[in-house]
Amino acid sequence: MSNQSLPVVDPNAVACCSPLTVRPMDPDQATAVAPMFKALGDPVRLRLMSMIASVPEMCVCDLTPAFDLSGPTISHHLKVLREAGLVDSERRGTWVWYRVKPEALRQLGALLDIPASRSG
Amino acid sequence: MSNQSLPVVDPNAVACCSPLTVRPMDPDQATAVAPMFKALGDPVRLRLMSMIASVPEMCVCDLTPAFDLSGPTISHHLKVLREAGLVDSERRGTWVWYRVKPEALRQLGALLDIPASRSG
DNA sequence: CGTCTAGCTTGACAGATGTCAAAACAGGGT
DNA sequence: ACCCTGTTTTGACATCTGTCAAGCTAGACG
Repeated sequence: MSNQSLPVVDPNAVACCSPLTVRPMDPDQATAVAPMFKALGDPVRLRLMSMIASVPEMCVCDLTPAFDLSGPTISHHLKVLREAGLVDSERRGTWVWYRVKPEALRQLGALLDIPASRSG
Repeated sequence: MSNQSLPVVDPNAVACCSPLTVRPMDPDQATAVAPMFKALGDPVRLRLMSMIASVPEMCVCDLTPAFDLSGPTISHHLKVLREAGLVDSERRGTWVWYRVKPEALRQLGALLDIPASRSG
C-alpha cells in the first residue's frame, strides 16, 4: 500500500474541528465532543485537570490532599477525565501518574476559537 | 477621583483567564467557570450553541425544528446556555432571538490555550 | 375583545451523577 | 508469607438532569 496520494490535511478533520462559530456542528461530532466538555463541567474535575496540566505529570498522591474529598471520589473524577480522553494514567511502582493529552485540549480549544473575521 | 493609576490590565483578570496549563485554577475560579463547560457538555446544547454562533443571531423558531425534541426541551436547553452566560436572548415582536456572548467563548478558549512553550 | 402562534414555566418521572464507606487490588518492604 | 500504603472498584443513596405533556404568557391580527 502506498501513501503517495494521502492529502496533507484530512478534509474531514478540518470539518471536525472548525470553530463553533464557523458552521453548525453535525450531530455526530456534537455527540463525540460533548463528553469532553461535560468532563470539564465539574469544579473538582476542572481543578484536577488544571493541576495535571500545569506540570508534565502528577501523582494521585499529590492530587487527593488538595481536596476535601475522599480518595474514591477523586479516583472517580480522574476516571471520568480519563474516559473522556482528556488525560492518560500510568502506574509506576506504588504510585499512579496522570498526564494531559494535549491533542484533546487542542481540539476543544479549536472549537472555541473566534476567527479574526468575527472578532467584533 | 482620578484614574491615573489604574493598571492597564487587571492582574486578577490575568490570573482568572490564564490557560489551564499555566497554573492550577483556584477553587473559586473553577466554581465560576465549570457551569460554562457543563452547559456545553450536552450534545443538544453544543449543537444549539454552534447554530447560534454560526450567525449573528438566531430565532428559536429556526432552532427547534432542527431537533427531534419538544419545544419545552429546547427551551430548557436554551435557558441552561443563557444562565451559564454563553448566550443572550431578546424578544422582538413574535419571535425570540439568541446571540452568543463572544467574551464568554473567548474566556473558555483562553483557558484551553496551550502556550507555545508547551506545544511539544 | 377573541383567537392564533411562538415561546416559556410547571410538574412529573426515569435515568444519570457526586459522594462516601467498605471491600478489593497492586506493589514494596519486613 | 505477611502487612502497610496507595489506588480503584463496588454498593448504596440523595441529588441533579433531560424529557415530555399540560398549562401559561406575550405579541400580532382580526
